[in-house]
Amino acid sequence: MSNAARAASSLRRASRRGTRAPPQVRRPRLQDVADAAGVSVMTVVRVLRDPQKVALHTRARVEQVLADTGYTPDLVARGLASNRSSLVGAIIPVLTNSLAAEIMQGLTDAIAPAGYHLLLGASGFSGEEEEALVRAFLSRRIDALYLTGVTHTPGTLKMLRSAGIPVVEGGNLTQDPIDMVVGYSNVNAARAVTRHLVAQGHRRIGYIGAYPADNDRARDRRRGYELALRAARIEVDDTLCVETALDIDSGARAMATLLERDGRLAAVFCSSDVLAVGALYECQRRGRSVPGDVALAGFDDVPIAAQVVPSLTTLRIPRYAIGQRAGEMLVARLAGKRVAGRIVDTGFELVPRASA
Amino acid sequence: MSNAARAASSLRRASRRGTRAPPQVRRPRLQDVADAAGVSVMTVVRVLRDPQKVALHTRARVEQVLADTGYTPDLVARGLASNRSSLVGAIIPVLTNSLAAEIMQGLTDAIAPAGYHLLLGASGFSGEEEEALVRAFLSRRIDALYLTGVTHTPGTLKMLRSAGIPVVEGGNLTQDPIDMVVGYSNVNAARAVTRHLVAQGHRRIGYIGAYPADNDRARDRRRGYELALRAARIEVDDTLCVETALDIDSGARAMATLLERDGRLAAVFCSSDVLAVGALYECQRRGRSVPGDVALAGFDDVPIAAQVVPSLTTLRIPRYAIGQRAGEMLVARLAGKRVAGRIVDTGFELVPRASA
DNA sequence: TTGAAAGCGCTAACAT
DNA sequence: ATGTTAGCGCTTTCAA
Repeated sequence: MSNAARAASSLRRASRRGTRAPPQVRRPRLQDVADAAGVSVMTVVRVLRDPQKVALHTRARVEQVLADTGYTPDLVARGLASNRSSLVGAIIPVLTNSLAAEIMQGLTDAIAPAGYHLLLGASGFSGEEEEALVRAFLSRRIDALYLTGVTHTPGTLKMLRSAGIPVVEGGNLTQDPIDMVVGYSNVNAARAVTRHLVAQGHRRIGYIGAYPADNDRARDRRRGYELALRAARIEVDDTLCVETALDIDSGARAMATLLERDGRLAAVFCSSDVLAVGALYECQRRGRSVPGDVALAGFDDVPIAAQVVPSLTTLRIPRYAIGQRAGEMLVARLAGKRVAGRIVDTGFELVPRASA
Repeated sequence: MSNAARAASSLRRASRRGTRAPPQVRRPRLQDVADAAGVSVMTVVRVLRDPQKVALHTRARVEQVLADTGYTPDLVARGLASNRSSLVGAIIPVLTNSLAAEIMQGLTDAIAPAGYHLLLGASGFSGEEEEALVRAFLSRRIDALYLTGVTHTPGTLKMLRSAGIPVVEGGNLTQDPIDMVVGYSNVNAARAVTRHLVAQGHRRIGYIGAYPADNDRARDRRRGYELALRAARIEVDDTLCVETALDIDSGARAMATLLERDGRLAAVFCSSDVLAVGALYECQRRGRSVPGDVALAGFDDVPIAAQVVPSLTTLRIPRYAIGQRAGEMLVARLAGKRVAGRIVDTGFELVPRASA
């Protein structure tokens, strides 16, 4: 194709597009820059990638044109040609959850310097929705993926195994990750909190937690609670356990339920600070002193936990760091580096405060 | 190219890729499906797009192959060919902020059913970073963009004007949006809260707010506060105003500063509930009763605001709805529909509670 | 009802 | 030091 012919066809294309909303000019592409500088496309590419391989005068000319036209690469075309999208996918249950939000902030902060962008999907605690998102993200040729939790549908597992991209599962621990995992043992963490309540002499210890469906973190926390009770030879009483939605009001309602069900309730472990704060306020509204009448412990150590009165006994997990570490591992693998340790246990820390 | 030759070259490619990590098989593409079904690529495309245009027997055969191979379209290739990425970009300051997180949840919920995915970037309250993200997102050929706030760098404005894609600015209001805007008047909202404090007879009214740099919402809220004071013939006293980071501890520290600076402080308007809750607890720690000694009002109506004791007087804004509405407008425009009203005022609602 | 051919803008291997 | 060529997997005309 001659330059003239190309120019003509470009014009035609431009004017066709111009029929849409604002009369825009076509973005310059490599060929445009090359034509204007009187060199080949490859020379422009070299100026962009390793400039010292190009003769100084040529290079100056090309750089001038580059600046004049304000050329920016078309990442879609690059993706198709190079088979790399520089896109990292991440799938979380919901964004309106400080744990997920902080992990995502850590993740994006870790991948951005390496030129990766974040493609974010919310599964709404549905394994099927997660699978659909994985399929769609794979269709976009994501270079790597962050998944919440360690339990996934068979379809998800199959797709990811054959996709051959680095995957980090986050927020929990497993001996058998799809690829890599960054998190902490929710079982052990919940057990540590419950043990703390037991150690204070409580026997009738209730549980308020998130719905366990498609949520292995919630399930494991409940298991940790039960294990701690059994270890202390306390029978697990299902009437002392309430599973509910993950917001303050639900925590308050759950506490109300427990207080009405059992007058001798001595302590409650909430599998999330959000629930614990709701429970705390419900106690106060009912004139039940915390920890005098009921001891209360949460999970997550959100900022408010240290501020409420009484301050909340809880469990601290490195939220931001989980996302950051996950991002670093993905980037390292994409850079061809070997990542030592596919299983990263970030640990947790019991934070005893006034409420228990 | 003959089918045989193509098959051979496919194999070569597959084995070349196979040298990487897990021995993966190449994803089937349209050509593979077409070959296996003994039809042309176009026929497969027709089966996918409007099946009734294909003869029943042909169609059945193709559908069988489609199911067997588990074909999924390559969205990168589609993007390049069709000049549409089905990607919606969104740029927010930080994800760890319930306002931003809820808006993003609403946005993704609104665009997902239409087949759009969310490309998310965090600017960290930096106009320059926002500009860099806009440039990068445009390089990815996003179909539409959500931007936080209504103040942007000249570079950002220029790029977006010539890009010709639908843009929604969110979380504030302006008469002159880049394209569309969904939000509420931060000036009027802050004025309403401050007026409420004035109406209760307070004169020495302090202000605790977020840093105003590259944050027009924070700036406007402060302006609303000042306008309300002036309207009541109260002089604005800079020593009664503290600007700080957006977290509970900072709110507490800011309150401490104000209490130490001025013994006669009667009320404080906090430009965010996060700050207000911190301030409230600081008052309690210092034995200053709220609202007895100091009246306190916040902004946002986060869930905790209704739970703290005393419950927090605040201002309710439709967080989720802003994102949802923004998403709907973008999708409508992308579907070629005319959106009536480029400026959507979602309004706000003063929520008087016990703290003021 | 079905198919062929020409791109989309870039990268990568191979010339010169 | 610079250029040529052949794709990447899809969409979009235009033909048959």
